[in-house]
Amino acid sequence: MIRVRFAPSPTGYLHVGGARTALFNWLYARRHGGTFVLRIEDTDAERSSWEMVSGIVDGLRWLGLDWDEGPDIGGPHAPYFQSQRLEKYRDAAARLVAQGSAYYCYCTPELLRQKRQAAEAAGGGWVYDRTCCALTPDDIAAREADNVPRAVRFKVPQGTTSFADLVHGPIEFPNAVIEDFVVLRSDAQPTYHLSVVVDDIDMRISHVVRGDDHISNTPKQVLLYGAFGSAPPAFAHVPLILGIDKKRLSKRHGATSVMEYQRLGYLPEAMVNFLALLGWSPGGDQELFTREQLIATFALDGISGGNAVFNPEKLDWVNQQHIQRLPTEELGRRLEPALRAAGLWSEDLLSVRREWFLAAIELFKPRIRTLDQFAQEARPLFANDLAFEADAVAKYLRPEIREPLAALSEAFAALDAFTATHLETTLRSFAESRQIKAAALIHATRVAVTGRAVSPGIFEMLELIGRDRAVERMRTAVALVTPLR
RNA sequence: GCCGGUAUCGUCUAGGGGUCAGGACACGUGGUUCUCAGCCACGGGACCGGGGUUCGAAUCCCCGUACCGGUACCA
Repeated sequence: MIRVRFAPSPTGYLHVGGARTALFNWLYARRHGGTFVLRIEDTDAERSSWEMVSGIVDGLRWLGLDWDEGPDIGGPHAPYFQSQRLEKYRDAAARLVAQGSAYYCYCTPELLRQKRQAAEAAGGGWVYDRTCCALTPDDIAAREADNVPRAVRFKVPQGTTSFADLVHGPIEFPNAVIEDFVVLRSDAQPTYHLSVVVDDIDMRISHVVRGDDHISNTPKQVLLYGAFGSAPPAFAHVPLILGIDKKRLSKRHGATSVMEYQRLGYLPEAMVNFLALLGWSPGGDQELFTREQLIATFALDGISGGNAVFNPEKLDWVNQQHIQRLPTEELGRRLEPALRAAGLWSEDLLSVRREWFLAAIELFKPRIRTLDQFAQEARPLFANDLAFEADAVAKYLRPEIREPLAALSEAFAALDAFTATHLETTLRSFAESRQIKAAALIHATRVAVTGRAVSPGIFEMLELIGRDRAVERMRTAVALVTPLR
């Protein structure tokens, strides 16, 4: 039975690295009919609440990564907040001490810091010197009598510790470089190593899929599994996501929260597709995947060993591809938030103006990379507050075009059928009769009705803008053009 | 410093003892065209370095280098 988990700390938001880790876990579980557990690692926090993890939960939900056990839905191993499981960790630490696998340490953090600094100044590394491991029963009794705060340290045995990583292969650490790490702090709070192992054992986790940065923690945890008499799970350490400068992805690289990508107009299925391919490959040449295809194809051994640079341009492309594959009607539904944000939404787009709305979407569908781009680029269709681009006006609304544009607007006004094909024949024959280039008229018309130098086909645009608005815009533009003296 | 990981076009990657080293994004050129996108065609662009094994190494081994991660009473 495959059981995996995603175990974030409640930092308030889900960053892309965490999202990908969650995705790999989720894909693995779904691929094999396993169980995906969400567990909140909040041992640091005084108190935990659903609010504190809402950023993470929102991100997971947006991406469509649903969990089978977790804080909100419960499960056989509840609770799923570590802050509500403290007794388990304290019991476990006590068991470790009782069986001789761990010992109390009365050293003050300040003393440890000094020793570490001194060792570093001498040019070497430092591991805990086992001062308290050598304490006699009398020493201990004296400290206890004085109520000296005590932490619990794991007693690392001699030898080597190894594990088979599903991504990297066998990895081995000499125990000499692993210090007697603290498992329970002097305030009785567990450290990460203890809580994660206790929970993973308790929750019957079969595969730990997590970031590469945990590789060097793993031997400590393997040792803990041994002390608890449990077989360790399988480990798969996935490489990190880097920024363009090959540094760990951070805010200065741009958006790092997945919810930011939602606001920016990315499709969750595109994000999932892109993230899946960042550090994982199905082996072939296929780049575009639906969620179902990813589930059917995913395997841990396709995860590459090296870190991957996050490439926003490729994300844009993937998003564009998913947008194009969306049925127009569905795309319309997805567009609502972006149009609302731009102040362009109205309910009748789904009722009386539905056909018009769908036609507008189809016109822009191949050329938008994000949902937000639709709101920006299709704005002249939805709103009449044209913002004229100075360059476009200077280039295309020249004095010599004033009179022809005026005449064309009247020809348009007189048209029976205001459709793209009629508009095109009208404009072209008009241009021919006047012996001016159709392109010049087209460009002038574009600027007149959109305010911009760039748009989809002008005749389709005109049809969607409609006769009244189009003619009015053209007349307004004519009035703006300096007359030919 | 020590420990660990990684190394194929700018980026994501496929492949792997004999290949024209493949694909995608990005980039360049041309075509379609009313602009921009899109689409189509074409193009430039990579096996970190040095040794070894071998008839033959980008592939296997060793060493180096670079980068990343860890080195906490953080997770």
